[in-house]
Amino acid sequence: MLQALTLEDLTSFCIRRGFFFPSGRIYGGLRGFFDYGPLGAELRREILDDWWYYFVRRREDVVGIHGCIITHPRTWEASGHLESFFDYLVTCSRCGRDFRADHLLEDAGVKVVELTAEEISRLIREKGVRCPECGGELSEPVPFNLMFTTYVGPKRTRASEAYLRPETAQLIFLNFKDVYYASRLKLPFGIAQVGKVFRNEISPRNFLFRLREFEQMEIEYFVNPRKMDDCPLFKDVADMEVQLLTAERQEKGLEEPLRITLEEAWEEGLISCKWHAYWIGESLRWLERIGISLERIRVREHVKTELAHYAIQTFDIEYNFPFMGWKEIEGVSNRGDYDLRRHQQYSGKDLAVEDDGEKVLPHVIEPSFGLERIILAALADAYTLIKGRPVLSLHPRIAPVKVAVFPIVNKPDFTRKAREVYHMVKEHYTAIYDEKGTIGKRYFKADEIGVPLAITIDGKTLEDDTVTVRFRDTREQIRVHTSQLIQKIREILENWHHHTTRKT
RNA sequence: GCGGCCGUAGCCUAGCCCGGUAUGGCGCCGGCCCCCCGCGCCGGAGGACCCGGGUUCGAAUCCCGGCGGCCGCACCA
Repeated sequence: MLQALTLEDLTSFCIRRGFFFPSGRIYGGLRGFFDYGPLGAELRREILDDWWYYFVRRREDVVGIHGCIITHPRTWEASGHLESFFDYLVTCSRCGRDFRADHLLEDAGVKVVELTAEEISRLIREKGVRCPECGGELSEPVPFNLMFTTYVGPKRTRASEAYLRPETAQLIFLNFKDVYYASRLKLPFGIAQVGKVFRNEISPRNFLFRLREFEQMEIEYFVNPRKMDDCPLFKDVADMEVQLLTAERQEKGLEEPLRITLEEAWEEGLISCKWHAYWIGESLRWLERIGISLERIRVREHVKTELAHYAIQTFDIEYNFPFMGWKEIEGVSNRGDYDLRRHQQYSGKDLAVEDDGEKVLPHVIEPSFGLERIILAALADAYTLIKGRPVLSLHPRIAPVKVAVFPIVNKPDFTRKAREVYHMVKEHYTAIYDEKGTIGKRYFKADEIGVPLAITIDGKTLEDDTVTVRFRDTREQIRVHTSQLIQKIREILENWHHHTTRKT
């Protein structure tokens, strides 16, 4: 492990090798926005594709949708985002700190429910609320909203205001009834979606960790509220041992998670229902599948104060980053029937569905992955030093480049053959070709960007048409005849655990 | 958003605090070596120093503003 790996090192590495670039960099960059470079774009696709395969295509009970980014404004009234996203900020005139006006008023014993700026201003004066840090005087409240506003149509009027979605989930709820009829699925079933979301964060930071534009991969899994513990799939994950940090332990000041199987956790009532436990398990299995070490993953329950307005119970799936400790990369929430109930209320449409002869408004379990955070965790997890040099030990399933092809020397006989092999491989796998510098340097450069296999054309190739195949993590080599090369690569990549030094 | 530190070629870095047109490394380009694991040999191209303004005969170097980065505070539905 590279202990010295800092976020700055990783950021610089990602820019240097073309995973990510600060967006609008030639103009100085835009805070909270990053563009994917060539390697990042490939990495993103691999992760996205595998997620979609694992959670949608492979399953019989989940279908996908792809919703709009600009959404009907009423959506966010119903979801509660306008309310709870629209807050007032007051600034201390002495020390300059910002505070949420509603928090200060609540501390002062005021019951805060949808106040206007004038009311907040009046209450602050009446109650004599001052800066909790230094006692300084507070500014007039300034509204801020975490949603990006835009205007639909030619006029910028209040009526034409719309928002860029701050979460993909709502599009699933809006389409719930249509999907239900069109797909002819019965409860329990899930709707998955991948897409961009936008949050006008006050202070984006930490490279990919807090962005203003990012991508979510989400499932809303709908269950009959009376059958939340009726989960026939539970056996798939029951024996998985997880590191579980409950709200209760946190409230006692304990940082050490329990090591417990999901079945035990459910039996002890630590998880809201069996379906909730199941989706925690499935999530972890997928993270492991793309190569993230479960040793560095824990499942932390939200304590009451951090629970979202819609949630019955939420678990953060956290990764232990070497440079910033435990941070959320995914959330698995029990949203109850909050969203469907609210949309039913605001739209006047009946969103209940049939199950066993009764009409029910389903409850929802929501696994919600932040793509960029998954990528950050995958990169941090894969970044290792092997014999003193950086190697990105990405699982071949997500590695942006699968194969590198080199001529042993930069001579026409070798380069001609090497390019021939390169083009043959490229038909099947993402591949790069390199003839510059020494063979050692080329191996190391390929290792650095996580290429699992390197193929070299040498003197022997010209005699018998065999090439060497070198393994990234062990540096071992085998010889393969070019006629069997593609098949051999497939075999190796599909059984990668035999060829890696990684414990996972 | 506030405070501290910072912003030099694709990347890292010296110089900046004692103002006078910029140091080194990596990478890159060309050539030599049938070179299997990053220090091989020869040659070469890249920067007016984040942007804008000011002070000055003259600024990367001082001052102001903006943008961006890191750390801390706040925020993180």
